[in-house]
Amino acid sequence: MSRYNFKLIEKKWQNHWDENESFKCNILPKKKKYYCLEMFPYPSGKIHMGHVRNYTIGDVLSRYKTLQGFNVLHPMGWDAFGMPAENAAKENNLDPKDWTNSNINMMKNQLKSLGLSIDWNREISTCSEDYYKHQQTFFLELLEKKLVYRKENYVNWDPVDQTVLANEQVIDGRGWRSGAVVERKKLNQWFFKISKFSQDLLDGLEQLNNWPNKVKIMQKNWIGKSFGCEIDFKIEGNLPVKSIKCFTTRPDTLFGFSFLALSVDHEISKFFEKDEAFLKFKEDCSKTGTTEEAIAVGEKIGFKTNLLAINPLNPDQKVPVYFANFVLMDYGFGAVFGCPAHDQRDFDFAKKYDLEINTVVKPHSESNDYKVKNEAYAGPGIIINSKFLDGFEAPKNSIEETIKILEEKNLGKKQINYRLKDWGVSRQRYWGCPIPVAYDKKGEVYPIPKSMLPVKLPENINLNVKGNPLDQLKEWKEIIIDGKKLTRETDTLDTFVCSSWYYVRFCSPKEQSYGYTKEDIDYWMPVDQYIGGVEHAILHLLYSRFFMRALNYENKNFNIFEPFKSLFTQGMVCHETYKDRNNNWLSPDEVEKINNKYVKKNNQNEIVTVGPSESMSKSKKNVIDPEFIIKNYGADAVRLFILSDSPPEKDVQWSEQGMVSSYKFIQKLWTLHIEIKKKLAEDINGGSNKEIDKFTNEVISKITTNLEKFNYNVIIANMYETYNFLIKYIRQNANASNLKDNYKKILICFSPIIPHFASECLSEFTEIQNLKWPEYDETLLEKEEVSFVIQINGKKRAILNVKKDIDQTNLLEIVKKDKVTNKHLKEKKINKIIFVQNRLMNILVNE
RNA sequence: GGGCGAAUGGCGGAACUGGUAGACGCGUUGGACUCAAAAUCCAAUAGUAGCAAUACUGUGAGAGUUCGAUUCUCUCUUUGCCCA
Repeated sequence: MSRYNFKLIEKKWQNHWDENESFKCNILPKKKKYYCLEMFPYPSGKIHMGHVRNYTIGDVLSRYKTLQGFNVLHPMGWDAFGMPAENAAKENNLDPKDWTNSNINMMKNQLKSLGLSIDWNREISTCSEDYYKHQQTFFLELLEKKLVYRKENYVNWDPVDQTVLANEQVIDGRGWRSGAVVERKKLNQWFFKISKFSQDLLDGLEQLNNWPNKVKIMQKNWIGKSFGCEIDFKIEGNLPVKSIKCFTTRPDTLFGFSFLALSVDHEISKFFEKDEAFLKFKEDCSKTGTTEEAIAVGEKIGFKTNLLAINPLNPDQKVPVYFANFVLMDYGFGAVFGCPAHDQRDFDFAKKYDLEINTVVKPHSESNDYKVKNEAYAGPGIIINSKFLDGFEAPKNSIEETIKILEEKNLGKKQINYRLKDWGVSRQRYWGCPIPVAYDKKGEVYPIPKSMLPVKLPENINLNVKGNPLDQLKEWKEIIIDGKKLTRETDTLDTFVCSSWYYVRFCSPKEQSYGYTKEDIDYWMPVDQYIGGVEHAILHLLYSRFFMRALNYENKNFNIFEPFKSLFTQGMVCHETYKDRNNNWLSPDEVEKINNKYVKKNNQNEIVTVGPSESMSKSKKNVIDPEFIIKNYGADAVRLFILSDSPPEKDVQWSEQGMVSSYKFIQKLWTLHIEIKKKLAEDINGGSNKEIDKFTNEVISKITTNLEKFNYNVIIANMYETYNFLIKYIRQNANASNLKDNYKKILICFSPIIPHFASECLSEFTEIQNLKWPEYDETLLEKEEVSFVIQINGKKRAILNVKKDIDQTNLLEIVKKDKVTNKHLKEKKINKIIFVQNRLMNILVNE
């Protein structure tokens, strides 16, 4: 019997799809569209198993929707700007463009070898002029709409590499590449005004019913809306400062006030510019780092001024004013009032500087003389020691009540604060989209006229310089606009900008005059199903939601504000980790299992330590190369395996055994296929047989429901069940009537998962264009006989196969005659019977 | 520290709106084929007792609601992710 030659057959069908442009799509106004999108990859060189999983999930969905009659848009592109290209180019003395494009080529071929149903006519790459010129237009439009602005901001500065570092590139206060101590530096940078949409982005979440709840919660927390109060503190002291404005979410604890803390960047710091002690303190502060975590964990330090702040609710109370390292300028007003008893940070600070700790909230279980001791109490309770606020429920009523009092006395006002900050998009890098502006000598901003776009990224330049290479290109920097000599902006845009609108570009990938056309957007948008990793839950998804709003701002081009109607976040692909005796990581192909022990392949005496299964990563060497696997087992087998072992939203363990068994399953299906063909050829005058109709109907129903619910792992189980049934069915001398039609339906059901195999088999019976997803008959799902569960006192005693829709009296007769159940009923009084039709009968008897 | 999840055989995992727990796969065991092995095929496989029919126990732990709980409620334990 011939074996299934996946190499030939998969290539055959991939060529077929290519040549026929089977997945090319166009606007068909009469047909319902379906836009299926997976997060596009960064072209790092080779695809990894995470891509295989992500794109297989999307492909299954796309193929299913196509069979259901939708006009499916399933595109692919490249998130092609970014640091790795620049670094790789530096190391190997290459052009980032060449490096990127050759990676794209390689990865495109790998993706094709997976048999993905992608419309490659729509391929885009964010590093191509064709793409980024539209992005520059958008930038200028946002500038006009005042959604882009420039301001000075602190950054992590690597003095050796002469570059800005992202927070995650600062490790223990040092640059990740250079190892130099990172400095805080003030730089002029461009910002997108995402904060303008804080409320809107928050409200929009409500409509996203098909997004995972956890992603919505993460975004909600990230936006971080808080109600609070803006309070003016009167100031006394030796400086011309009359008052300081503070934001607080807990005005109700004002009577616990014991100090006022300012950011070292607060405007009042200008009075201390010549104070050496202050400058020293400021420098110490810059070492703590600016992340919220660093601040929470780090030691709280302060610099005492001679100022006193007056408690607005208790004017007799005057407390010291400090500069403190845990107060940031970009939150509130760079000033917080300290209430040590009910905030751990303030508590730590007060302990250190021996400040008063006044308890003003007591837990419900405590008495009125409760005092905070070893740590701050931030929980709910009752206000105490606060004169007219005493007795209020904290924080439920007390906050509102305090704000009311402050507002009446004109001492403060209610305010809503958001944690979401504006999005800094300037990067001091070469390999990114140039920001289309220039400056005169005074630093005045001049947008590059749209007629002069795109601002092209210069090619063939020396990257091995310190700082931003663009900054050193004198000729490139010089530009004349309207006769004025200007200097170009040399920063490029954060690559997150590129990925914030690519889903729009896929709708009009070839449009030259603008980033999209209204017609395309109106038809294709929004994305019906977006699929990707949960690691993008916040930034990418929030930026995309912002971008859609920004494009639409002021001129309502289209009516879509939420780009992704449904979101699915898939889990990661994991593998065990291995270490040799010297604690070095080993890759799976350096390890072998002998007699239940893991040993090194080239030295079987050396035992290998097996670590926990973790997400595949190069640094831990626990990666499996998809290319190798596809070559060995075929794309269908890989697709089958990557979906089979776990629900797609959860992590999946890579298992060689599992992979092999998927491969074997394809071979088994091929054997079955040959036997079915034989049966069809032999059996010419079969009678009728409803068994296979019923079975097929059930399979279609199961697979359809499981597809709809993303239970792809269960579909694989359904496929095994189907195989088990069919192989038995045809071997048990069943006749061939109805076999062909049912088998065809089953193959169509299998085709989203294993498209090459299914196409090959189907093509022997039918035209493979315009196949339809089979429908199932609900009424056929019902059985004539049902398995009735008989419980006695809640305990299962028997399963009786009885006629459907049997009533309680008749069933009880049968139960009484049944050997097992009768034993349990004998000589006992029946008190009650619970009867669930066609399912279960529970007989309650006296013991 | 806060938020959100998760916990089911040796393993990955099924189980509709509360109604047969363990589908399906892996692994393991036994058997067939073979000189032998691989491949393939057949059978068994939650635990305990029993030749068996069957009985008892069992979905992280403990309680609760219910005729009935993997599913709902509460407390706890462990663990993952996100924010800090």
